[in-house]
Amino acid sequence: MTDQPSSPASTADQPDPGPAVARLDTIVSLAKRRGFVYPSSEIYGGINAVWDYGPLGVELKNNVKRAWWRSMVQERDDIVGLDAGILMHPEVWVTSGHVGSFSDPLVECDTCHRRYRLDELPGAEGLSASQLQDEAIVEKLGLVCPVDAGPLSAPRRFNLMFKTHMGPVEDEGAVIYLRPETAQGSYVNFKSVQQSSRKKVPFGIAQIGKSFRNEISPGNFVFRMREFEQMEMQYFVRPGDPAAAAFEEWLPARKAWYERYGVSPGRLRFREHAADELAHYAKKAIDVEYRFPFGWKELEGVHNRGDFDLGSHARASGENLEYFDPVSEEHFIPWVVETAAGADRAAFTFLIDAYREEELENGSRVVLKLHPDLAPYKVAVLPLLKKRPEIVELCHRIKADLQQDVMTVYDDTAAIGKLYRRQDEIGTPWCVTVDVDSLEDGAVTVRDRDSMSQERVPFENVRRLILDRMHAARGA
RNA sequence: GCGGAAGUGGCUCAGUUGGUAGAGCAUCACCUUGCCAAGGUGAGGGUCGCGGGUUCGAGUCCCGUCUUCCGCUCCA
Repeated sequence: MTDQPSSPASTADQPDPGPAVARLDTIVSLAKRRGFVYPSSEIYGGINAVWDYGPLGVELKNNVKRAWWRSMVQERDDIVGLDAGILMHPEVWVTSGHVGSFSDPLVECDTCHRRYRLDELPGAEGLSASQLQDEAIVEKLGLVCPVDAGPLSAPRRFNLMFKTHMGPVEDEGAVIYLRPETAQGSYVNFKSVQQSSRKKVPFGIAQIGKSFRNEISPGNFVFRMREFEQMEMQYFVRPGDPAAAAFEEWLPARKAWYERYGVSPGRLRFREHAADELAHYAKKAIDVEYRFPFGWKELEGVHNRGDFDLGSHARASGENLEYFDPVSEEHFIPWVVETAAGADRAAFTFLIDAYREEELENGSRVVLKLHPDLAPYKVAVLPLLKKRPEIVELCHRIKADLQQDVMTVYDDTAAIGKLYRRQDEIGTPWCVTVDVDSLEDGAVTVRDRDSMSQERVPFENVRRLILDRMHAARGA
């Protein structure tokens, strides 16, 4: 697919667009072949829009989440973590607006197959809940397709929330939802978190966790799944201008985070939501977009949610969710600036962006230039020849030492060149090779994935060297 | 959900007008080499997405179903 950017974002005035965009099927093949991502339940024919992470994929994704947590929580004093339940009181979703706007009654044009929210069609504004569910409402009001005046179907409810039952009895009263976003957990716990952590506004609550949406059209590999993992941070600030200022600070910070971990700057851009596409909760929304093989798509959203969330929950629950500012001695409901990222999408992005096919002097190689913090394995320990038991034994000693701190792998099932290529293909930044000389001088070869350069190092210094390199790569 | 295309070993594919499955890569073993893959010998692995039908016989035809990809909606 030769997808061109839909705006001139990556022309001369923009930073390096990076190497050629990898094809999606290439990435999917690599992911399956090397154990990053598999289709879920494949032996039964698969299940739509769910993917499983294999041995390398779970390392990559965990590393992505760890890197996010590091920048959000560990390296900051004003953000704390939270892990709320996937199941929440059903009223949460009524208050949040998800029961209403996530279960839109949709009608479809029989001729052009476009779909519309029934209550947004000309002539159908302000319908009651019962009218919206009326099978015959389209005929009664004489509604037609606004584009080509074609006949419209009866309204169908597309509920984007998964339902299940709380308790052993499956009656209607026991219906609860799988959360479609993690953010609500941070809002309903706002007061508890603020009091127990003794944070003062502005402060944030960070959360990583699974969310579930019955998407109408999932697809593009792990880009849009029905079960996915979010990395969301809710920043609570003074209403009005301070919130707007916080929004302007977070936006470039979030883009910079992807760049810090290696994403090509020229493949990142911002896109502001127009007034008519804003979600029901948002005052302002700007996406960080990435140029995927299938076009520019949202990576992460930064939203100014105003006091919609805390205000709504305060009204609906009767709980006072105001914050008392000890400096100004004012009571107010904080506004929320949210950064909402997808862990799967981020891992996918890092994977795509790291993928290279390089031509070498004699041959070529596939290499994942993953940031060392994200790479599944940090080090591979390899014997130049495995016939000498002392060499294999030294390899295992070095590996055991490295394993104390980082993911390390040993491999001796091929010639050294092939062993290097294998590690290149899964993004291992460093290879440690033990040869005959090592038995004499106690030194081993450390080979760098990106430069393919080598240096001799006393084997007892290897761990220190790797940790120093990782520290340097982090830019700390 | 609707329209279009596809679904053969881990990956990429071939399979001729229906006769009962093959290649390359990958994997494993041994040999060779011994610091940057594809050298040699051999091995494992497929009830051809699943279910049903037509037929003496189906990967090859028909129906259903699931999944994937491309267009219409939504968003991390």
